[in-house]
Amino acid sequence: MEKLNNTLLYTIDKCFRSYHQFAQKNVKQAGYEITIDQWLILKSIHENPDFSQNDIGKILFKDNASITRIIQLLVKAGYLNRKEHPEDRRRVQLSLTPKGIKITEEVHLIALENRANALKDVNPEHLQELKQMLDQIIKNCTE
Amino acid sequence: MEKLNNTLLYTIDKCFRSYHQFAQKNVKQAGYEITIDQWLILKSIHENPDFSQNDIGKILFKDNASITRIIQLLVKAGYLNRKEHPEDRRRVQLSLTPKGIKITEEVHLIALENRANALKDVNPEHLQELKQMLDQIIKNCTE
DNA sequence: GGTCAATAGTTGATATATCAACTATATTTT
DNA sequence: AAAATATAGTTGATATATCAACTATTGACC
Repeated sequence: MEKLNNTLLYTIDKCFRSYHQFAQKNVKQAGYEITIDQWLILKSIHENPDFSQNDIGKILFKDNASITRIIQLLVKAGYLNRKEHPEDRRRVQLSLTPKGIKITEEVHLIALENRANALKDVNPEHLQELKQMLDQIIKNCTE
Repeated sequence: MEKLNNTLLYTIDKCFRSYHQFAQKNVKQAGYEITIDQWLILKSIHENPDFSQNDIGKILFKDNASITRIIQLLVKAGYLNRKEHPEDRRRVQLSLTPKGIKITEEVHLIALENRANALKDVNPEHLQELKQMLDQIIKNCTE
């Protein structure tokens, strides 16, 4: 049987895990009490103030149930406001609190450092190719 | 603020999720009652019969606590045997049952198909580069 | 206008991830 | 050999992932 470490899923999996752990550790060490997943949700709302939970789920590739629960924690932590959407009562309208904006932007700086460190000695010309290949794989897996 | 979809973690995250969901769906549709994570553990033991739980955790980049719990399910499902290690009573000795060997090998075939489909239209010459970049990122994040 | 289907989100059950605290055993040190 | 340290694994608490069943609301169709 073919060896584990030859399979692509294995390498992507490991890369994702190591990067995620690395990023989370650095956020924590900088003194922030937030998970990467929570931050990604805040960031997506910050960039797209009209987003529904559904929209967030789509761009982050998360299940709606996960979004619901993470958002509950973000509201509880004082980073996010939830209210009924004025035009569609099925939806909720999300907005960052000042505290939420602050942590989103501050953690973003750490995220930039993380990326720079993670990409050390990676040929920047190849980076675009890397992204294209990953996007092609995403496309193949979701069509 | 820089857009979400420019960040590398985001693309790797999304690629991992889409591939994982795609792979899991295909395993399920083929009629197998096993998760990808469980299969990866079976596969690592199949390839390395002397592995400790610790060893498995290291190559799969999983926490020992996760390994313990997944292995509990694998034993319960009849795929795996656990007994005390003859030379070190702290360790457990793991071995696949015939049923475990069967599913490991059968799901492997699906995994090969999954990979082929995921890599459709990805230049095979670039594939080696992709793996090298991912390995470099792993290295940067774990040193 | 009433019925049916689609959409937005929630909740329950179970699997996995993470960290910290813990037990048991083995190894090292002195 | 006793004490200190290291290693292997477990358990509790909490966060996230996944799927299915569910409620509420909106939109489409007739």
